[in-house]
Amino acid sequence: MNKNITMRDIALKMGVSSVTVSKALNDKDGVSDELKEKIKLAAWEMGYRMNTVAKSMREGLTYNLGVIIPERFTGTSQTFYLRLYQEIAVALQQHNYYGILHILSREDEEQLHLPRIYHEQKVDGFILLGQVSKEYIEVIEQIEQPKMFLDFYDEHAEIDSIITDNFYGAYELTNYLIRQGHRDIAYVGNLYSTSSIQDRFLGYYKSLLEHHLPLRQEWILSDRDEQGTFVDLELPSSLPTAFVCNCDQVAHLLLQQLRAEGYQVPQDCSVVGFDNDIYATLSEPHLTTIEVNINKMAYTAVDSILKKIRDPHTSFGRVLVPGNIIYRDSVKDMT
Amino acid sequence: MNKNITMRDIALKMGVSSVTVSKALNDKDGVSDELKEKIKLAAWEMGYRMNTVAKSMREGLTYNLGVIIPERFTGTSQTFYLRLYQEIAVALQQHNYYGILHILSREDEEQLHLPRIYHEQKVDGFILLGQVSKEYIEVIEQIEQPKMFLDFYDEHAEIDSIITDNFYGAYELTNYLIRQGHRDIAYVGNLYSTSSIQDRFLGYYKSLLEHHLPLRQEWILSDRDEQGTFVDLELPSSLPTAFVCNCDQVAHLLLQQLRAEGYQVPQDCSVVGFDNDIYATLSEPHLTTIEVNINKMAYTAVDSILKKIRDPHTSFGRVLVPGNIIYRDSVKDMT
DNA sequence: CTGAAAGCGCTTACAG
DNA sequence: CTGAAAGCGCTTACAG
Repeated sequence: MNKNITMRDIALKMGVSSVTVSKALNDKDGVSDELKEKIKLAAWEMGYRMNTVAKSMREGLTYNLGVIIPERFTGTSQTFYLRLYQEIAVALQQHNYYGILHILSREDEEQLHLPRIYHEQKVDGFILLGQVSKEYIEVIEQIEQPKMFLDFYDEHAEIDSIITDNFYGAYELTNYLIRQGHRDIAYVGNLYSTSSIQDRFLGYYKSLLEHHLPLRQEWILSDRDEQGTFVDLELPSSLPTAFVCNCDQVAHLLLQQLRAEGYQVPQDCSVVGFDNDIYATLSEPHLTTIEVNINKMAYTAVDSILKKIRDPHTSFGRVLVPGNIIYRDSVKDMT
Repeated sequence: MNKNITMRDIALKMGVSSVTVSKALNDKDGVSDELKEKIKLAAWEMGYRMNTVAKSMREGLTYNLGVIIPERFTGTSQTFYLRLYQEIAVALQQHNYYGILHILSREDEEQLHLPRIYHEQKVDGFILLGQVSKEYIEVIEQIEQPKMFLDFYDEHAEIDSIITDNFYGAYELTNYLIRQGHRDIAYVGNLYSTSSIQDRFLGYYKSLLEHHLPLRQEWILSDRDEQGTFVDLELPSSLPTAFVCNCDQVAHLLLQQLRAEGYQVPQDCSVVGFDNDIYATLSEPHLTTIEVNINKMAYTAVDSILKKIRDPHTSFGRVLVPGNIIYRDSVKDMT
């Protein structure tokens, strides 16, 4: 298994030209089947490995895709984006593409620095995984390569995005609580933090509206600051019978706080989460929540961006990937 | 910001040759400082982006590194390797290198297929993250490019590896239990599953030996089958006062089982874990455990493999990265 | 069915 | 200090 076997080496050995070798190895027309097989066999015997760099240079495609995750979504306990990235990597593999992960540091985001994979033309397109600042979005928009938002969107940016159906998921979940007899339902999440939290809130609100239940300001609890750092929850003086949390992690935090203050879940009040991540089953009781379809999101994102690479004029708009309710033990039936 | 600005375009505009542009942009000698600055400015104004593919082809280096993780270590609850991968990606960024993640499917591992990044010469070297079968290791050994094992080793393979100091960590943790007055200490882990579990066991055993405590077969509890799937633990009829678990996740499982059988931790018996992952603080009580220095492991791995890429004759052997004990609430002081 | 030529965008000797 | 030439390993017209 010598290193640096090229098509030329195979051509020399076989007494043909490297053009013929290229055609044979790529299964193109213009070579007899018999010769093709011979060449393939020789290539295999000689331990030939395609030099993709040369191919890339020739074609002007790197066959790499950049996946950008803001650093702040990659904390020890935040595994969601990494799992999504993993699914993306697997999906890309199947299309002969490769993912290059770029963790966008806080400084680079603040100073509006594009990642080096952009400046070095290492990739054919970008998936931006996780919400960044408006200013950074504007910089991203300037990139003339295919790009796509994943798990968030921005109404001002003309960039395709793929998100989980936050609105409908929270709506369904709140409907479920109401069907279980709940009327006093609070929402936990900072409404000004991310589009996901906002949309989940609006789904919750729609459900209230449809059932003619009032929206009470004191029952909207902020869970984090604008940087995304969790803050202590302030429980309202009069406790609702149920809390719709914007994510499982904060539901888990709420559970601990309720327990600390002497409340039992779901006996004294019910709690639902969102995401169906590790916190959902590590919480006691296990959380009723919305399972996000990570796999579908990843596949959809990869399919879309590859289509855009092939044809830059393709556009998808905002694609919603539905999740589904997982029923567990954190909701009391009040009926 | 036009696309496909090349050095030649800059050269044409500046009335110099592309050789001079290349030298200026790469800060090489042979261009006056004045001209250098002018060229850099022009490049910036024209929105020039280096075509790294061309550079790669010329130099014979891809500036990519393959990180291979066996599929079976990437389950929903297994975030450790993904986090390690993330740290590797960040470390690589700082060296102008990029990581390409390859999830090694079960079928490919079984059928001894090397990843496509190998066959397509997409990378300059490999980090194999997570133990694979002996047979697969043998195939990996055939690769003539720099390669390295991370978080496991194989005594028969002449491949450098970087591992957390499992042996010493478990040894220290067991010593601590003994200092707290424990004498009847069990170990939880399948001794034939991975080198980590085995080495942690041996560290535990060394501590027992040093304190002249007997090793009791019925106090070695298997936690998983050979494929790595967790199995139900069989508690010994006479309960020890402490359990040394090979990882936090199984400690968490054990905690649940003990609670289900009516035992209180740490009042009735103590439990320690290993890894300091998410399970350590989600368990009730929080686990005393060994924190693995993920960051240092990633940096060491990246430094080493890059040195090997520069000089293929470099070799490091087995590098142990020490962890450290995190004291929490799962151990009772019996003294 | 097969191959000579050209070119993708760089960089490294080498010559001036 | 500056540049003409060659070449990295492919593939795409094009000619035979």
